[in-house]
Amino acid sequence: ARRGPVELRRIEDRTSRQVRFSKRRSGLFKKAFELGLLCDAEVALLVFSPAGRLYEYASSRYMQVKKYKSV
Amino acid sequence: ARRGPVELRRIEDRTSRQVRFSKRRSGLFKKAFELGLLCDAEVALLVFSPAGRLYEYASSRYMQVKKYKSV
DNA sequence: ACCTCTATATATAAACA
DNA sequence: TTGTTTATATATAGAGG
Repeated sequence: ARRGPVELRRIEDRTSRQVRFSKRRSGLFKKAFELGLLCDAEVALLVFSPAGRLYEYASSRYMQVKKYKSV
Repeated sequence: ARRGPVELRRIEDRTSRQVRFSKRRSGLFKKAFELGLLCDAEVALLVFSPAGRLYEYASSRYMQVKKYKSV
């Protein structure tokens, strides 16, 4: 239901930003999982939401990561 | 040009797997970048290709990661 | 590995619940 | 925050170079 391409800049409205974060996050994690499965790749993904919540994925235990430095 | 949905299992043909890895990898990194930009999130992404080559992205230096253990 | 093409699958913005 | 719906944007499989 959008008319043009997505503008590539920070979403100002807080509620819209959080909703779009949730939706794009799930899409990103799905793609990460599929890349590992389809292509036999190892993947690690860490995401902090604007609210500071951590989401993570590792395709195997060898891909577990440690955050280098706290924000 | 494909007729049905993508089969969610490892691609057996080595050449096809590598080609699809390259394409999906670039898509995944693009999505990771956009999530950070649009939604003000912090993102770290590490991918090892089937050939053992490393690709990485961090939305900021605070999201740099160290691999925990070698494959 | 990486580009072009293009038909089709998939993601997703917006509105709403 | 998660889900539904739907119109549209975007990703991508497969073929070819």
